[in-house]
Amino acid sequence: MRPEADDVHELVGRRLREAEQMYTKGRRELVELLLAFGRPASMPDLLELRPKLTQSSMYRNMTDLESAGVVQKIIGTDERTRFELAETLIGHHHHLICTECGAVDDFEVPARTEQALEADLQRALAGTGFRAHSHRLDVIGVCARCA
Amino acid sequence: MRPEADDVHELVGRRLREAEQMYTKGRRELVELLLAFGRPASMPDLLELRPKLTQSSMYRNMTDLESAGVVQKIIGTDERTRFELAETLIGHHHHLICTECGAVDDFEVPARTEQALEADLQRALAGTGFRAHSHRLDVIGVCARCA
DNA sequence: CTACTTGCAAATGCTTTGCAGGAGA
DNA sequence: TCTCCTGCAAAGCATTTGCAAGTAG
Repeated sequence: MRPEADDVHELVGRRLREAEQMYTKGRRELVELLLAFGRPASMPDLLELRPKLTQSSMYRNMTDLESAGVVQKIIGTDERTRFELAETLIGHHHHLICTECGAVDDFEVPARTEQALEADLQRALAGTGFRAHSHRLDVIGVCARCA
Repeated sequence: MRPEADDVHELVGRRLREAEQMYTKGRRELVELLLAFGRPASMPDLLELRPKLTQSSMYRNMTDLESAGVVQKIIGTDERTRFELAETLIGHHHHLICTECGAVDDFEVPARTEQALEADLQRALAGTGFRAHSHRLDVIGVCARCA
């Protein structure tokens, strides 16, 4: 799922409006960077692409975008947090996490697998009192570049 | 899978010896704490239980235990890293992550589900060049206590 | 005796916050 | 004008490292 930039911006604008926030230049730039990056990006990743941006504003804007449901935090195996556009924008998917370089990439599994997994999880959690909201399925290993 | 403490200590001792490291008092205490905790514990969790322990030594020992294959890092949704005994000691399982309090709990799915999942992942990754080493399946939601 | 571990303190690195100035509605 | 956003600097936190002293083998 590789959405058109224009569509994304329009949708993001709408979400921010719903959250009573503005779609400012700084926020638009973050969305563009994430869209271009194509996989979860850490703050250092983004700062390398746009050294002019201010860290604190980026963090603040990322937080705002997150609470508006536009981006989501991804936590890999190293400590730096990564961000990517929300699944409602780029589709449900999972992550390949490289233990060597820490890079995170996206991948998808067939819908059938996804459904079977959901059903199995629901069954496994019945009676635990835990209210499942979503799941996270990551594959840990070594990426093609590091192998 | 709730192993006997004695068995665990013996196995841990063996693993450390294989890694040419000693099973010192500090390391033994960490293993005991993790065993007692029963779910992934953050450093603050452990320090609360044993305020006398030194942070730096705990971190160092945890790192050593990790490279000896005795404990493994768990990364939840908040930034603090959590640790638990390796799956080779307490069995393969998954995590319930509470978005409210950050607590992480263990749960298991039927072996059949696990196998189907493995097969599906293998199929989905064929030809990507990514060398899968393990997977991570977490359920994100709200725990019984916070609900 | 020698190597490894410990404890304390200082340093790192990512992330957050305070505050004054600036831009948009 | 009033509110929200930005930039800069300082603060926070979990984690790491340097170094001298302690301890096991």
